[in-house]
Amino acid sequence: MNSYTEENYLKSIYHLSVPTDESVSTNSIAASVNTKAASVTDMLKKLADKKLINYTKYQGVSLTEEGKAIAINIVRKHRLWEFFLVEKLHFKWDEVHELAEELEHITSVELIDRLDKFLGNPKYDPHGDPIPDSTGCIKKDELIPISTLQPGQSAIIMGVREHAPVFLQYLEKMNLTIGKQIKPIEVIAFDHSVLLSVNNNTVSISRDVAKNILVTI
Amino acid sequence: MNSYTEENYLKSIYHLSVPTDESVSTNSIAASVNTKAASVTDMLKKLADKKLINYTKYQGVSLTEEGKAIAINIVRKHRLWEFFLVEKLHFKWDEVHELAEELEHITSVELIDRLDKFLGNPKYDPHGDPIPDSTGCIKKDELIPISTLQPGQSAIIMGVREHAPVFLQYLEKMNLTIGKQIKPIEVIAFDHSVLLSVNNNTVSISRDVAKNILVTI
DNA sequence: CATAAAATTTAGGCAAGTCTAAAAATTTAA
DNA sequence: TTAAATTTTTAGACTTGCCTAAATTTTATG
Ligand SMILES: [Mn+2]
Ligand SMILES: [Mn+2]
Ligand SMILES: [Mn+2]
Ligand SMILES: [Mn+2]
Repeated sequence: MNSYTEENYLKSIYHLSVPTDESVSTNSIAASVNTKAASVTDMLKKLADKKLINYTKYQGVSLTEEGKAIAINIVRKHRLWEFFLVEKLHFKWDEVHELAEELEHITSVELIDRLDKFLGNPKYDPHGDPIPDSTGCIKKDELIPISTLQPGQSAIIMGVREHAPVFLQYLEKMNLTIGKQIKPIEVIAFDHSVLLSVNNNTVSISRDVAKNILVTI
Repeated sequence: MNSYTEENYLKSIYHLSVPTDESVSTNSIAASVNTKAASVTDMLKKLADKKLINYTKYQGVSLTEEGKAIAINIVRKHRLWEFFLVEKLHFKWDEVHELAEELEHITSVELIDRLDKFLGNPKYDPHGDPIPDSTGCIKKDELIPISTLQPGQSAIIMGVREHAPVFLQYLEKMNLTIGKQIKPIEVIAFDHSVLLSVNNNTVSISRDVAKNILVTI
């Protein structure tokens, strides 16, 4: 069995490696798990001994197949619990992440499979992230950030790249939630902020916000 | 905040002190949390420093008001999760205890209050144990073991004293589950085993079993 | 009451995970 | 292509929780 701490390291390495598919640096892991680089090095040795990561000193790390499977399973648990918290307990989408960080470490496989079934085998969590199935398969859709849309090109919000509560609360307030149809009207040359229409209203969002909202055309 | 381990010690001290309301010995705690007496002594010092227990060397311990409140809250979480697992995820009553041992340490108060509401504010867990409310109040009914019934005195099964899976599975097989009406027919003088009728059948249970099934008349 | 037995505590250590400071390797840039 | 900056690793230490063995206290018994 792996400790709570080991699981968090594996999950962080997974999340850090997904976007680029390159090896992950000690410092980036340290930032992600909120420790110091020296502590990360200690843990990397341990995970390498357990054959959960590929590690050569100074060269960064990647997950082995086994390590990746463990990481994906934790992501599965995290997202299913988030779905549960929002759908059944009526938490808001900005309130569930921290709770899921705890719940994702509950060990029983039987529990999570039953939870999955109880929830109706949901495919996406409250932030639009895909929920891996029990075999570790993850559906990946081609989502693009609003910042890459052309003016006039309407699209539907499918997810977010940033999960910070303040960001999610802001989206809620602007009515920019999952499932909403939006259409960029104009990109302001000065600061690249985006004017877009949602629900027949025109709203303006910064480039930074536009980059963190994912849509499908 | 208290660690997972500290919570388990407090819970054990609570469960050990309830029946007799006397101070609890180091050895009994060691047996209950599955460690050695020396480790218990270490922890008792720590809990005493935190003013969660009253501790004088060699004299056993009792919970302070604060310690008791923490313990009861863990019991509340344990029993609510057990209820959830049985009612919503359809686990059997002999399968939920170990899982609840993990879930009871999830920290959020908001989570547990919402879970309570989602479940319809249940009053008893799947083993008939009362679920403390959010203020720490515990309903206590006068339940008596089958072994104290007179022959002919019919009663309803309301709980069990023993939670071991093998015991619960046995009761399930014998149809001696919560809510069932039973009537002792005869106590066998030789070994104090009890003949009783359930569902128009006559079954025989040992004295030991009879002592661990709680009923109300 | 004195001694034997049992329970409890102390002493000294170990493993996991973290930290700071210092050393080593790698990367960047002059 | 060498020096400086950055990143990573090592060294040494701390905390939590656990252990065994030995010492101490309490309790039981003749
Ligand atoms: Mn999350
Ligand atoms: Mn999510
Ligand atoms: Mn239980
Ligand atoms: Mn129970």
